[in-house]
Amino acid sequence: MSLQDILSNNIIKAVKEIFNAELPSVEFQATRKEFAGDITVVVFSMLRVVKGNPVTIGEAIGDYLVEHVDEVTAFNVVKGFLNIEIKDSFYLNFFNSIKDEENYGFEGASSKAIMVEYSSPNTNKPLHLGHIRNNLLGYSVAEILKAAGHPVYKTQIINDRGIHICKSMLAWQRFGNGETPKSTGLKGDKLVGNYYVKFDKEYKAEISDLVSQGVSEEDAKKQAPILLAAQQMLQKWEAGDEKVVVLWKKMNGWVYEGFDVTYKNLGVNFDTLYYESDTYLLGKEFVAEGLKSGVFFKKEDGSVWCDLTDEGLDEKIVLRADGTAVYMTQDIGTAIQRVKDYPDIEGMVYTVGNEQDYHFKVLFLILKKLGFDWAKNLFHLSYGMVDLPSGKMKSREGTVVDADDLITEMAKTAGEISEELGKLDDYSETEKQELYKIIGLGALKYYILKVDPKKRILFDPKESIDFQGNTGPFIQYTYARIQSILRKANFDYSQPIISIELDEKEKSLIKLLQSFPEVIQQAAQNHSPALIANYTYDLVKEFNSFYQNVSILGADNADEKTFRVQLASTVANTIKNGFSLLGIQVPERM
RNA sequence: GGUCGCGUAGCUCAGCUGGAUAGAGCAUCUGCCUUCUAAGCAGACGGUCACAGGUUCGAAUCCUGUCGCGAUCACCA
Repeated sequence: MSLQDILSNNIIKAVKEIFNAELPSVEFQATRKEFAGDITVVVFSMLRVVKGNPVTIGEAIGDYLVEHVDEVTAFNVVKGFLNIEIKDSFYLNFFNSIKDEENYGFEGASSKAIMVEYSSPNTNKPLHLGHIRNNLLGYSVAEILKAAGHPVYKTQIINDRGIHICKSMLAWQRFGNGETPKSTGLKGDKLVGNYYVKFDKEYKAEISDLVSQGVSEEDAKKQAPILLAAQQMLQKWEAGDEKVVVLWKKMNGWVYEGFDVTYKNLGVNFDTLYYESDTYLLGKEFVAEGLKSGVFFKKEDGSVWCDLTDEGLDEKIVLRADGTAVYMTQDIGTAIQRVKDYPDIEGMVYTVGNEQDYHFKVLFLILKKLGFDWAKNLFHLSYGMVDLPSGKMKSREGTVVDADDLITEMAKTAGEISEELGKLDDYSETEKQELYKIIGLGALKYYILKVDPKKRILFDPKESIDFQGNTGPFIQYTYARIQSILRKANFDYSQPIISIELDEKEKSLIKLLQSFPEVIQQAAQNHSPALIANYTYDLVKEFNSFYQNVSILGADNADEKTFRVQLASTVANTIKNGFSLLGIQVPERM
């Protein structure tokens, strides 16, 4: 039974015995630093049930607790707050029970399985900063769900078909000389992306040509020959034209090779992949079924719709008049297919930008209407755009922040700072490069994950990401320092220490460690890596303050020394575990 | 215009289901490296929590309205 439960039970008993009143629940909060005590009971909230002066009530309860609860040593009442002091031994016992646990706070797989979708790029251009946010969020939420006890499948849907890739293909045919990633030395996704830009340039030129010939801009956009050619190519692809399909496979293959490099550098991965070219026809049969069961209805022109006006939304098309699938059809089919492929999943998380909030609201509703019971466990992990000072990122205008470039840049900056500090002179060049990458990525990942996903991020490439203060490197640095202490503490510190007096800092460190499992559960429930990031930061702040004020290896007596080393080691392990949930590595030295 | 989201220190952000004097970092200023890594620590400065009402013992937090910013409202994906 947790401490809170014990206290809660006793307080309810106390209120019953003293005031003859039924208390439904007890409200706790951590005691503020300026007051004595470890845990605080809010007496105000009892006033509904118990009549009287909150201070008097608090004191009566406090007396009762000191008398009846072994862990409670003292109390004080300030206004309507009952601050309770807990025995040191309670915290020490707890600490001893977790200090050697490698993965304290992580649940074994015990809960229902969840599929997490993220990344899901188009295959016509390289990944950019927006994808980085998506990837980091998706990966991290998947790890958090795992830690909270869910088996997790990470997946993505690769948008490998459509007009966008045809544009790149067409431009490659027309303006290229058979270039390949090998012949140019370019990453495959970069090469294909370049042709997408070339296409757009040509397209724009044709439009202005047409406009100068007197065609309206709107018409010109539809009539530009190069666009028509691309559309024709798409039709050929859909008809299975061999030449087009071969080219399509080749160029997509280049893109995948390029993406793989980026994913590897970012440190994200997938358990299973879905390709739009395989799934885009899925969903039609379910539309037919929904039509039979009355979930959908057909309009005169033959198009099929779902009426969502009862839910306060409008009507949504699920099948075109010509019988072809729309985006929604495909997503319905893919969701159902996934549950078929992985029958143990009972929920899915879609990591997609907030411009698609409406789409997912509708998708989830439709799946519910179709009667799938897993539909109630679908979650749209919606996140805000990453904006630049110049506004939105636009790949056609070259204002994107390229993912690979950014990763390299971060490592470079980490290297510069590190060289200046000069603590790693004995490291080899490869070791250094490896470390700079860990630090640079740590800075980038933490910078993005520490903010609430819902909020948009303004990213200024000129003001590069910080390495000081509330940052990834700061936390990594604390970890590295603790490792340094552990290297020097070459004595046996495994035996539990039971009888020492805890000072304030030590106690609050233990309290923070105690709350880690709860933080993980909360982060999983809210799908929020930010909670983990902020927790880790709090822990590190607290440790640094402790570290600066006491000597760990130079403690007065052997027990105190052993305990401090144990505490430092446990803090380091928790940092490591917390950061692993964010996909951030932690260095032994820096 | 309808719908959804956001608005907290000069800047970037925390603030859980309402609770004590609203917290960090950056920037500015002051101290601290002959003792375990100064990417650090201690402190100063900085706020009408967009605005106006409401709910109550108590509101940054919940409700309503207003303003500002963004997204979305395609037989595109």
